[in-house]
Amino acid sequence: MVKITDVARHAGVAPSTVSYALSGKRPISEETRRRIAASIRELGYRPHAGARALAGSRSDVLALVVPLRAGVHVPVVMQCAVSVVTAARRHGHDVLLLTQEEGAEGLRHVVSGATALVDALIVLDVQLHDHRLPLLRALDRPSVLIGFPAEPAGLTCVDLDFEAAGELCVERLAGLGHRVVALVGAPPEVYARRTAFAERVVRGFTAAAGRRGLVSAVHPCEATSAAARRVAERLLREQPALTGVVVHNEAVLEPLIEAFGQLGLRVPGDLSVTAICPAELAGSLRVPVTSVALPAAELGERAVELLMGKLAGAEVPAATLLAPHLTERASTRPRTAP
Amino acid sequence: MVKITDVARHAGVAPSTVSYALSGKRPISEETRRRIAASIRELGYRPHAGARALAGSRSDVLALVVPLRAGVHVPVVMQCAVSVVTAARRHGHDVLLLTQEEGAEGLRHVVSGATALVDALIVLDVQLHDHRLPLLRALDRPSVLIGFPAEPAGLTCVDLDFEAAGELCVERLAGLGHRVVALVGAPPEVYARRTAFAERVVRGFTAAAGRRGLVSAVHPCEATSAAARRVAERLLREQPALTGVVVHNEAVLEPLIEAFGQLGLRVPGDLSVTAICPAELAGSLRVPVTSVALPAAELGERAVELLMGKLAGAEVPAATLLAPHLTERASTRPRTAP
DNA sequence: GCGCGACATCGAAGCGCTTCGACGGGGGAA
DNA sequence: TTCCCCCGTCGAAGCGCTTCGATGTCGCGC
Repeated sequence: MVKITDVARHAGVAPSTVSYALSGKRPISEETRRRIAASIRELGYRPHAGARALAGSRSDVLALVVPLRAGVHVPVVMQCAVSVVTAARRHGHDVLLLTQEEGAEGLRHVVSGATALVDALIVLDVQLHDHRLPLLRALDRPSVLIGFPAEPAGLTCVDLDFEAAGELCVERLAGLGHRVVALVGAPPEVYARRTAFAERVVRGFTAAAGRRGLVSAVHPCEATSAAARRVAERLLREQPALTGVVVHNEAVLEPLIEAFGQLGLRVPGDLSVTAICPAELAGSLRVPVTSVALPAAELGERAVELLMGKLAGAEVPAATLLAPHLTERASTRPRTAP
Repeated sequence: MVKITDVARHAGVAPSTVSYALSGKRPISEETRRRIAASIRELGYRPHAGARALAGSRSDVLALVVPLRAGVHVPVVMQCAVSVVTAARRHGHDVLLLTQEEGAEGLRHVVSGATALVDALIVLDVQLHDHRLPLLRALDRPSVLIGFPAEPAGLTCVDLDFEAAGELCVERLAGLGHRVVALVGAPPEVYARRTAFAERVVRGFTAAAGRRGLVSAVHPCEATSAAARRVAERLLREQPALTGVVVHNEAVLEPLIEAFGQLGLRVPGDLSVTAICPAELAGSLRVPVTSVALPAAELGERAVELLMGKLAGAEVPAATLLAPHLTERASTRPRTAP
């Protein structure tokens, strides 16, 4: 294994000079820097991560905590994870994956456990009252949450503004003249454990519907087509005047529209549908769906940027709420006269 | 930060004794071991991963290389990744996530780059002629592939026996009397880049069909319901006598069955369907599908076990092919008389 | 009763890197 | 010309852990 002393010898400088040339923490003459760079390339030198962590008390590794609970839509999480890895790599960081089936124990492990294994952490799928929050707050390492808990004080969070997204969907439908609307939401267990983003959508949906004087209802829905069908039937039965639907559940978006079709309701002819979901999903359906984009990749990137800011000692905004953007597609249409 | 010397002092022993008590590499008296354990707990000591890696030349971190190419079914990959993390953790290892959008560069990075950052690696989604193989072979670190390349010599691989799985599906249909069958496979790009498991299914399917003297056809299919519909229509047109379908494409399994339904073909009444996919998927559809289980979680676990074996210096089998198991569900039925 | 081996433990030497204080030499100010 | 300062570089001291050889202490056999 080629080490820093080898490089130093080869370049005719001291090891410390190589180190400074690499880190840029002290000025090094252009000439020397070039010689060192050449030696590094020639010898194929790669710093030893462990040694670096030991001496410098930073590992350039960050932890990504992915709970993978039931009911979460895997591709969204994955997309987010991938963008975190990519962004982290751009900043010279690697990513340690924690799935935290083991509860807070896993967190504790990486944090105090394999301490210094990670410099910082990114936490996905935050609950309103997440039991990991106290740990995170007590930590000496910076962290960024993707998602907002009920009490975000002292934490750095980033997320789509789901409440505004919910409102936006309703506003759009209301603007088109729809008077009776429904929200088809996440699976019941997601609400049961009080997942922040799910509740926020409901709140936004309800608030906007109230403000606009619409008749509205909320239906959780499991992530199966059978459940979608059941919800569709129920909707029809309980709200015969229904003309607007907001879907916040990637897995059932398509089955739901299919189910409506089979029940004789055409989209957008009889029913206008808006969704909160990844743009690719909305755009790829047979009836492209008017949707508020769920910017999974951007969230991951933002989280990394914030984290890098914190690691660099900068002040970063405690809350980053991405404004929702609604893209008009083929699933919405003005309400035809009653 | 509490370090090993603190523990040693607190327990009244030498640091080396603590180290040996922890690693078990030298005998330590029961009494001392207990005292040390107590001190560790009391002080909340956690070994510093970097220091350990530096001194011991092992980091207890393994890399998980997840390419995330277009056309792969994300939940399956994710399930596999999660089981790798869980299993690794059971063995005291952490997992570094590489998405390798950056090509072989990422691999090189972790391997020689942040050297010693990982002890070993697990590689997902192997192509028949994977450009990472030479790197992997040249590596001084053990690795396990999930999937088989064309030339697996010198590598350790584990996978479902997809060829046998393809055969099994056909055999089942043939056994039920079906004479005209089709395979609805992965998206075209998956074949284009010569993904091992996809080709193997085709080979098994074709071989078994030939052996049984069936009329057969293979149709790649993109992962959208629109594509599923198109394939269904095409199937009907080109093979009007079709009564058996094998689906090897998680994303279109359900849409395909729906499409058949809309074309007037009932499953299993008119068409028997078998699939190669995760058991949960097959079981959760409206018509539960007879399927060969894709044991994503087991694959991840096996890979970790093999890797741990190699790290421990044991001889492990170079090739582990999991035998396919077909579970009978509601989507198959004997062919009704012609 | 003495010696020897086995067992349990200690001490010290690194692992490869970063960082701090020191140092030499060249340029600007006086 | 002299002094000072600063730029660029060096040397050495660790970071926390593992590991190797050494040491002390029993208990046993002859």
